Amino acid sequence: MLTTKDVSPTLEEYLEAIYKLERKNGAAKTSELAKMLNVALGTITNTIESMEKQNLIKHKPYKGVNLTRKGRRIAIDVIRRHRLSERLLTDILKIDWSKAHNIACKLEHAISDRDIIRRLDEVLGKPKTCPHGNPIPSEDGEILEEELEVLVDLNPGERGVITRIVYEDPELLEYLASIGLVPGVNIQVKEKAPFDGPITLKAMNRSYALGRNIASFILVKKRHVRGGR
Amino acid sequence: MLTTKDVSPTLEEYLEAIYKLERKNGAAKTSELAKMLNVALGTITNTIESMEKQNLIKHKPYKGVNLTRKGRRIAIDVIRRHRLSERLLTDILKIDWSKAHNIACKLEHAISDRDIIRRLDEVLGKPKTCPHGNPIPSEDGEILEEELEVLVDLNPGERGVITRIVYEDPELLEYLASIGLVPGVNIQVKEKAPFDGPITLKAMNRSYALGRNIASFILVKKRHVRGGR
DNA sequence: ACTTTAAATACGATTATTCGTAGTTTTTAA
DNA sequence: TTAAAAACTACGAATAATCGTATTTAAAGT
Ligand SMILES: [Mn+2]
Ligand SMILES: [Mn+2]
Ligand SMILES: [Mn+2]
Ligand SMILES: [Mn+2]
Repeated sequence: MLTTKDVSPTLEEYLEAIYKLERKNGAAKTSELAKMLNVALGTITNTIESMEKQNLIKHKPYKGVNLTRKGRRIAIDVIRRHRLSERLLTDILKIDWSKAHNIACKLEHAISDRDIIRRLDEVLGKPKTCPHGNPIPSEDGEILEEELEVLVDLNPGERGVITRIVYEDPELLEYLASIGLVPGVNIQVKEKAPFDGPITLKAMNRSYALGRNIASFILVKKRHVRGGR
Repeated sequence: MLTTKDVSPTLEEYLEAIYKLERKNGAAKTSELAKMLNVALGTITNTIESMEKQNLIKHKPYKGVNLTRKGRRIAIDVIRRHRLSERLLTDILKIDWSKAHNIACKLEHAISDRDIIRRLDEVLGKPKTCPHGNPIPSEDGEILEEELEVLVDLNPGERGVITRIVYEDPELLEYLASIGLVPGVNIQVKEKAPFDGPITLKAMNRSYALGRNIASFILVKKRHVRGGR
């Protein structure tokens, strides 16, 4: 067997962050990493250098870093552990979904043992997504990234189902839960105010106005109306 | 509120170990700590020094270390988290009791959040002991250490119930489970061979011969026979 | 009391992770 | 094309945790 072995919790966090930024922007800039990981820029430079030596990433100065095959394999493994941990917290321990993410971020490093992950997966009923709708990679590293639209990009009139919350910030999650905008809910965009103004949408017979910022963290599966193109 | 805050996982492990050695021998010698924590002696000296500065322990050179009130409070908290983690692993995830201890030793540092511990406690049905029979401290730091006898100290003829396995080594636990000597089982000592020879005992209509070493890790609750003194 | 042994400490050194400031390089905007 | 802004790197330094090899000190045995 190969890979997955012996990366410190810190490096696991780095890999996780790089994976996400790479998905979104094609590469992870050091400044973005610094923000996401809450450390000083110099720290990123240092760690990045050591990670490159370990063949976990490839760094092109001023362009950002990308995962190597080895780095990606570990990153996906961490994400699997993270999302299964979140399920454990919400489904079994009944912890609020807004708190689950941060706790899982610590748990994920404690449950590296293959057997536990498998048992966890089974006990939870082999869930496909985390409580926030994000996909759980399979044991052998497959991750199904569905084709989804960012809510903020939908035009007035278009319908969809809320599917993923990609920014798992406690306050945002708490807010969304409080107003009922959670995965599974059908919505229709009514209006987009100009000058980066709010998006108005309808869901569950109610009307909602969301800032574009928030709407950019929500992914929806578009629903094509009967007879629509 | 006081205490419990912000000790590194490493120090939590130290405190846990010191608590156990203190229970057993009145104080924790640096050499015992080195063995128990699997680090070099010099490392212990260093860490001990820093822990004393943080008011977690009191060190009398050549006599050993003892916990301060603050140190004890944290140690007990760690033990609570450890034992609840073990229950989670065995009761919910159906992990073997021989593997639970080592995994819990990592988990315990990841679930420091008060809420989770409380939820865990509730979901598990507020268990009184870990899967190996050792008591789980209460939320406010009470720990009920029952009066028990070490199996190796029982004399031929005496009866008891296996109650705690205090040395939670995977191989020992696997062995005990394989022969069925687990907490709750009634036993009677039949014979103690001289020259530190094995102890013979009867349980579940079978006969067992245990080395004194093993028998010293098993605590039993003595059962007084009808009419016995 | 003297010697041997065991326990503990001192010391020098390494690795991982982090910080902050100062200096470069690239990008952007004029 | 040049100046300003933003992004990045270099460097010096700190802390926690660890090691291994002396050296010192206490305890035990003769
Ligand atoms: Mn994480
Ligand atoms: Mn999630
Ligand atoms: Mn532990
Ligand atoms: Mn236990």
